[in-house]
Order: sequence, then C-alpha cells, then structure tokens
Amino acid sequence: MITGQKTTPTKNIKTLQVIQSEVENSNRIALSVDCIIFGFDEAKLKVLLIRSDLKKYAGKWSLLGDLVFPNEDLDAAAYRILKQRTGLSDVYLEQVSTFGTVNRHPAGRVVTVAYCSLINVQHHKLNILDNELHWHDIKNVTDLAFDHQQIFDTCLQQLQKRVQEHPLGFNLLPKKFSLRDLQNLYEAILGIKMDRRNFRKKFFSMDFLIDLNEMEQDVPHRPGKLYKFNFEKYEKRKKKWIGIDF
Amino acid sequence: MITGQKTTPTKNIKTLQVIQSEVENSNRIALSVDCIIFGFDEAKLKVLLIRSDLKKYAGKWSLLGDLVFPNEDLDAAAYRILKQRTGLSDVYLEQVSTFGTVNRHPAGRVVTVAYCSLINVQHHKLNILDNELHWHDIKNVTDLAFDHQQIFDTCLQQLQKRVQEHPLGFNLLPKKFSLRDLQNLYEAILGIKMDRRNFRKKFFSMDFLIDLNEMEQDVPHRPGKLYKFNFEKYEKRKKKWIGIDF
DNA sequence: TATTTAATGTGTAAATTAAACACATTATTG
DNA sequence: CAATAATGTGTTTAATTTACACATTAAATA
Repeated sequence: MITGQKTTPTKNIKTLQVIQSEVENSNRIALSVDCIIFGFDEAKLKVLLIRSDLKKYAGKWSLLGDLVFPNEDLDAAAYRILKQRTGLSDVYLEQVSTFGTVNRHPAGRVVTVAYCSLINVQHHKLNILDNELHWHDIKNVTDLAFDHQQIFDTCLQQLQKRVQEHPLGFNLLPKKFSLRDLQNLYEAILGIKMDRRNFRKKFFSMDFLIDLNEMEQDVPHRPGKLYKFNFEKYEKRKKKWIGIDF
Repeated sequence: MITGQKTTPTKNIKTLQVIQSEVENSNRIALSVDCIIFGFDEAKLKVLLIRSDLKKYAGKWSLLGDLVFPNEDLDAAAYRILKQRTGLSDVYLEQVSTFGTVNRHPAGRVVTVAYCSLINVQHHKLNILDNELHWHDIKNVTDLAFDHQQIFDTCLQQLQKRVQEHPLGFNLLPKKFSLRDLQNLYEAILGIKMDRRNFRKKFFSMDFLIDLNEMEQDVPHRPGKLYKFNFEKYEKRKKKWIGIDF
C-alpha cells in the first residue's frame, strides 16, 4: 500500500506516518514490489499502468506495486500482485532490478524490487475492473510517477535483451499467430524494422514453430498461415537464441 | 550486522531479537547487501569470503554483507561495505539480484541485494587485517553459509555473461598485463579453454589494447609483451563485445 | 467478372564472423 | 650450447548474417 496506487488518501497518510516513524526510530526500511506488465495488442507493445492517487503525483501514471508481506517470499509477492491486478497466475515473471535511493518515494524509505511480466492481451482478456488501470503504448510512456520512469526504462531494456536470448515473445501472442504477428511483436519490442525473409528464415531454422495448416480469418488481404509455438521442444534445448545487435 | 560476518556473538543476538520483534509486530523486513568480490591471482579466479560466526553455520564461509542504513542509498551501501572490507573505492560495482525467501536467514526476515565487484588482487593489495577473510579459488566454493551458495552461483553466471558483453575483465588485471594473463583470466571466468591465436586476433581487432613496448620481467620462459587497456577509447564506443556461446 | 491492391511466400549471392589448425622465434634453464 | 617452454604469427574453411526481387494469393473495387 505504500506505493499508494489503490489506496485511499486516508490509508496513504497512515502509511506515511508509519514509515516516517520507522525511519526515525529504527534501522528499518520498507520493501515493495513493482510489476511491469507488458502486453501486445494492435501490433503495439503496451504496458499496464495505474493512475497514481498520491497528491504529489496527481494525474501521473505509475506501475502496479505493493508492499511485501513479512512472511511472504519476494517472488511470491510479485505473483500475488500480478494476480491481484490482472487475475493471471500462469505467466512468465522475472525479477529485473532493485531500486533503493533514499528519496525515491515521498512516503518514506521504500526500497522496491521490479518484476517484469509478459501477458497476452488478446488471449487472457484480463478483467480491468478498476478504470484507473489502462494499457499504454510504450511509445507514450514518458512521465511516470515516483522513479517509475527509470524502472520502466530498465525493464524495457532488459526485455529487449532477454527477447534476443529466449523466446519470451510467444507469451505475448495469442496461441495461434501468423509470422507477421510475430515479426510485428519483435519490431515493437526492439523498436526496429526487420527484413521479412531473414526473419522468417531465422524462426523456421530454430524449428520451434508448428504449422497449424490454418489461415488467418477476416484479414483485409491475403491471409497468412497460422502457427503455434512448440514450448516442449524449446524447453528441451534452451540455449542462446537469436542475436540482433542493437 | 545481521548477516553477522564481522560482529561479536553478543551483537548478533541483539540483532536477532530486534528482527524477530519486527517480524512479529509490524510490516517490516530487514534489508541487507551482500558483496561478491571477485579477484584474479595466480591465473585463478577468486572470491573473497569471510568465516561465518553464527553458530548455525560454524566453520562455513559466507559473503561480505551488512545491513543497509535507513538513510543510505542502496548502491551507496554496497560501496560502503566494499570499502569497509577492502579499503577500495574506485572499482566497478554492479547490482546483480535480490534474494528474498522468507527463511533464508536464521536471524529473521532479511532480504538481501547482491552486488558484484571485480578487484585487482595484485594491484590493490587490499588490507586483510581480519584473518577470517580469505581469497578462495572459485572452484573450491561449494558450501557457503545461508543461501550464499545460490547468491554466489548467480553472480558467477552473471559475470560470465557480462564479461562477454563488456571488458570488465580488465578491472581484475594489473595495469600492465600480457596477453597470456588476459587469456588466463577469460579461461578462468568462463571455465573453458580458448584458442590462443583466435583469442589474440579478437582482442587486437577490438583495438582497445595499447602496446607498452615493455616485456614481462622475471618469468621462467620467453617474456611476453605488456599491454594496457584503453579505457577512454572503450567508453567512447560501448557496444556488444565478444560473444562466445556457452 | 476482370482489375487493382496489398499483403504473403520464397532463394541466392555476398559479406562478415567464427573456428580450426602448425611452425618459427625467443629467452631461460641446465 | 643444447633442451625447454613459452610467445608470436596467417590462412583456410565453415557458419552466420545481411542484402535484395519477384511470383502468388485473396480481398476489394471498378
């Protein structure tokens, strides 16, 4: 609750007091987790943000965060928050980095651990009950609350690196996808244009795609073939993946 | 002090009480930093360890750690600990990962942030006043206290990755080194043998080595040429570095 | 229904990078 | 002065990456 995204102002004030007394009286530091939830939709890479309700950052967007419970594993806290916010549980989730400058949070000393997750906007249809929660095109993410812009930038960079070593991208796509979908995803994540023939060649040579012998439906042009990712085969031989310099 | 490496038993007991009361009474989690200090000597990659003085881990070795002060930036805490233990300040230091399972520390809930640093054993001659502090060949690091084995393994893996992207290795060598020294370093870090001609070719082609027109002294064989690393030139064009699959 | 449109689907050649591999040279040691 | 143990050096082959163009298909439109 320290990070304040879904709390009432009253709760925030209380938390502020608690933390400030800690800072003065003991050797204590509050610990939170922030989740950077990437999704892919309309050929754009998006990130899930919530409107900050701290006065200091009124109108700004922030990451989904919460305090870690004292009897809760750090990883478990990240999964809990992801589930709380999106209803999702069976997704890729990875610790990225920890941010701990003294004044990063206005409510007191809060060190936060950033976790990155990739979810499938189309497939999972997460329940956004809270209308303060929205998907943002990463190109428009420029001025987040707290130090969340820095955290976001770090996570995006890490995603760009990781996606070149492991086929994480498939977690962002629907189960059935065309090669154009896949290439759009990579272009959106890496922010570059890629050669279509070389792209296809590379993925076919990896031999992780299963041809479904189905075609796209309802596209306003020649439909492409649909594929699914062979997760079993991939798990068997995890190794360095495609390497595009950037 | 929670991690207990340089404290008296009395201090440890006190800390234990403090943390246990926290865990029971409030939403608090203690935060520490552990430093994984790599060095290179006698053609071996080494890590600096201290003997644990917690009874539970009597006789075992552990990493250098300490609590983060409430008014201290996380990065600053890592530099402080490194300086306290070794006297060094102007070295490469990087956050690796945060470890936060509930029962990782016997004294209570302590989440720790691991930082990795690379120091130059020959050049800096750090003052090991405490004779419970020793350099260990990484090959012999097998059974550390707490979850420090896991932390160490993670850091070594990260070092292996990083060293293939950035010339961190030079921080481990003396200012003047031979190409044999350099290759020994890479072989020690990566745990593989490399082809001498290809290795030299790769480094010369990167054009970061400055030929000092000096030769090794006091070696029991034909002396090699000495070089230094061109840090200025490297800083100007940071980019992806050598890439050896592993 | 024929034409246009906008995408899919495919192969090869050149350039770059990585890997394999052997012998002459030099200083030290005995 | 002979033996030793290391340094120093190039070329060839294989593998990977990059650049690049045209026929095909289905939908949309005239």
